[in-house]
Amino acid sequence: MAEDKEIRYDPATIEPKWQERWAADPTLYAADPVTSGKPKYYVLEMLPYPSGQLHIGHVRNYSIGDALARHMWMRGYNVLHPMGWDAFGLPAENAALKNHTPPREWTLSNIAGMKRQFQRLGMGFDWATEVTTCLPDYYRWNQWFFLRMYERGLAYRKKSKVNWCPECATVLANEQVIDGRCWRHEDTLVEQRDLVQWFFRITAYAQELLEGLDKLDGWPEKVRTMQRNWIGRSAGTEVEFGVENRSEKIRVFTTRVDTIFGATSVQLAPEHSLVASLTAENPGLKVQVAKLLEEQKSAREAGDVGAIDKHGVPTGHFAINPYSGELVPIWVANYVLSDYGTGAIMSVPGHDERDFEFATKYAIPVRRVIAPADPAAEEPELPFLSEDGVLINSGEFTGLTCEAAQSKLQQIAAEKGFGEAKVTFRLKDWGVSRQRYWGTPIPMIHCERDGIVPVPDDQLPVLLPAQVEITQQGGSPLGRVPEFVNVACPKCGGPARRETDTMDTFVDSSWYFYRYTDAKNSTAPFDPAIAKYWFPIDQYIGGVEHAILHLIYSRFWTRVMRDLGLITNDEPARRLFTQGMVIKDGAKMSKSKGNVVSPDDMVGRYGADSTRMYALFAAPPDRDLDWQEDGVAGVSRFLGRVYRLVMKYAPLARTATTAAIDAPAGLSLKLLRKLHQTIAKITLDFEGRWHFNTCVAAIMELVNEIQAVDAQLAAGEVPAPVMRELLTNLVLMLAPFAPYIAAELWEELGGEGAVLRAPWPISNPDLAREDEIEIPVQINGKLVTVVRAPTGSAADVIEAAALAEPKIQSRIAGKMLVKVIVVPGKTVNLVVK
RNA sequence: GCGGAAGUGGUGAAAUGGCAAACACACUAGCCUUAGGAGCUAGCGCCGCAAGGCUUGGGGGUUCAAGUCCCCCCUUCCGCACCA
Repeated sequence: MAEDKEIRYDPATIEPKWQERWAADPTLYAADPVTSGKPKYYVLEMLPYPSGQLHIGHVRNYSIGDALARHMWMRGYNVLHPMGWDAFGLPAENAALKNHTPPREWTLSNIAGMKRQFQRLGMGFDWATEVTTCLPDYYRWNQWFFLRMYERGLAYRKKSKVNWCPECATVLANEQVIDGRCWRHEDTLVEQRDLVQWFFRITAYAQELLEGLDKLDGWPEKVRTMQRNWIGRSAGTEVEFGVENRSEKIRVFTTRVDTIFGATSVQLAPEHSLVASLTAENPGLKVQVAKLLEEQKSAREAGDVGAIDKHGVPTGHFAINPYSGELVPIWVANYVLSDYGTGAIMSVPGHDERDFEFATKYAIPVRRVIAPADPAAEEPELPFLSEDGVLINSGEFTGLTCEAAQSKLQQIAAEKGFGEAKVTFRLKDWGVSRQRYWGTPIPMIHCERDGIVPVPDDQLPVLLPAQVEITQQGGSPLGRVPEFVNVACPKCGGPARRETDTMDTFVDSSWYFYRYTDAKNSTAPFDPAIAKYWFPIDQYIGGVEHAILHLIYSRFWTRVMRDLGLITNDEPARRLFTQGMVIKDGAKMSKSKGNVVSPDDMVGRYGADSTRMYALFAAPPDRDLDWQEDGVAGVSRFLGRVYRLVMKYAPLARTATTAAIDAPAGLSLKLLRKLHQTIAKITLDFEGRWHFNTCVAAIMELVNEIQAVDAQLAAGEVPAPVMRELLTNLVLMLAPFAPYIAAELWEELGGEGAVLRAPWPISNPDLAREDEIEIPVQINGKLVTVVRAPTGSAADVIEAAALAEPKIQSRIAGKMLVKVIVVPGKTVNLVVK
């Protein structure tokens, strides 16, 4: 190809040129109005935190979403593909401490830089709908929602034990505590503090959030399972035990009320409200209980509550079994959790593993009250855990099955008023107060006279004060700004104080995707009619690390908005895709390991197209991807081949009219066949399988096949219309993956308008069909040879061809042909003996 | 312990019950030369000169046919975990 030498693929020239042209056309990536007759498609990637730099994982995430968005545009959909910034949060305050830059400036300048990176990568976002969560025109609606939730009792204040990260100097939600440590500081143990905090009543939606998961069949099973576990529904019974010689009662929660005749003790959590009074007259006991509490706390901090050594102390008091009247000792035990169920359990050592272990240790009686359903079965060893059994030693309930006993016992408890059927959730209300500066101010006022008074709607937004000294001392930074704190009570006009806590940043990301649909609305969070058109999101794409936090909060928020009458959908996203991580040398990238790949560096050396396309080519999108720079270079070389090929034959292709090609044959047919097979494959993949790595491979195969016959092409063996068909479709298929080179070559081929809005090619099945195929021939399931037969040949024709093969003949000679299996188009298998 | 995913060449991987290793990377040999982060040709799972044989973590099974479906086991990763 000596004559090709002057044609060189130079992304450093092509890409900035197109970037400039695209920037000059704000309508290019804009969605049509809701009145457009086109079907809608809302594709969304999770918005980034503006840390200052896009990392390579972002490049992968957004390359997937952008390829899909571009494909859907080409398919003629009305596509919404927006982008924004999850811009509140602690790092801005840390940067402020370190560099004395105000959080707002730091954040906005990071956003500007990352936006440039997005644009350099050629991501097709509609920047006209950009959402920046730290700006008042966004966060005022957080406040507005807060007020609506307050009105409905969904936002409330309570004093509670909260998770406190000393490093963040703030409260963490349960979801932000991982193994007893802060989600942002893996070396920092989370402390428990008593604080009055604002909560969102997510538990009011626990059942609905759980049930909704069954219908989310477009979500990965893994995410649904994680959410199910997190919500942790458990159906059982609450039963009240009396306390001997006292008026107090102890409520226990159990899933196995059928075993209650086997309860030989009642165990209280060290923090149970009754513990203080039961130990009041016994100082020695108090000390022991304190020790149990300490053990529980340190186990929690070590992140290994499950491995705690079971300890307990008897209180000397007795509980009264409400069914049998039996007196059983009341203990305090370190393995009973105060924040699950009622903080008290009945201990049934005969039929519960933990209770058995505990009872064995302290010589508490073990009693068998359940026998296997099958009377012939051997007497099982204790603890016998199966629920497939019948009650024994259980008074009037003896003989009932476990299941029947549970409902009977529940019924009696309800009738007599000492218990009821009860569903318990592991999910807790969402603590949203943060003692930080860089977040949405909670729109509440504390008045000496009127108590808690919501900020009236017409006084929103409650603006974050600009000048705040950020320090590491505890307490809310806003508390140190008198102009902010001191305010007149909206009710009485008297002196009052503003709430100085700000909202958890997960509030911001719980509803941002609705704002995209109507981002400039200054009188409402969004127009319900527009949201109704776009929602639910058709495809949401992000990392699996958000499986619990963001994805459960936003499902909750969607239901709250639905109940406020703002939207009609129950779920925010129909389909969710969680892409794999990008790793390097088999390990997660981190600065300390020095294996961080910089997107800027990649784009600088190989161009955006090569970087993006490699991110899609190196692995299927749902799997972890080990970044190998040689691979990027390889993709870059491939794009160079495409570039030279198209540039070389574009002049010929341009001479063709758009008239249809009639009856192609020979080489033309061969190439067109490959083309149409490739179109079919890629189109199918976009419809759900999403193996973009094999899509890129298919394009490579097509290019390889065309290139292999370069000499014949150069000799003019393939006419201009065929060349035109080949090259334009090649460029169209490349467009979702490598938008710059596609735009450049589209123009070179004389394509009309933007390649992004050119129609996606349609595979012609007649052209794609091979007229002769190879069929493997097996003997007893082992491959022996391959025969060629015309496509669609009948089974007997294929069988005859197979039997005619000399290789087959010689192998079956003298043997008995038991059976011949012919799967037309697939295989022939001869079973011989 | 419970739940989920995965295990295929030197590497990333492909194969939706029907020819295992497509497409790339790396490597080897050669060509070209305006010496380029270039291009072209050929080779590249393992054993074997070859003919041929063997090969998808291990074991069993279903099937005419299994990387793919079923059962058991091993390993790795992820999530949850005294949740009563």
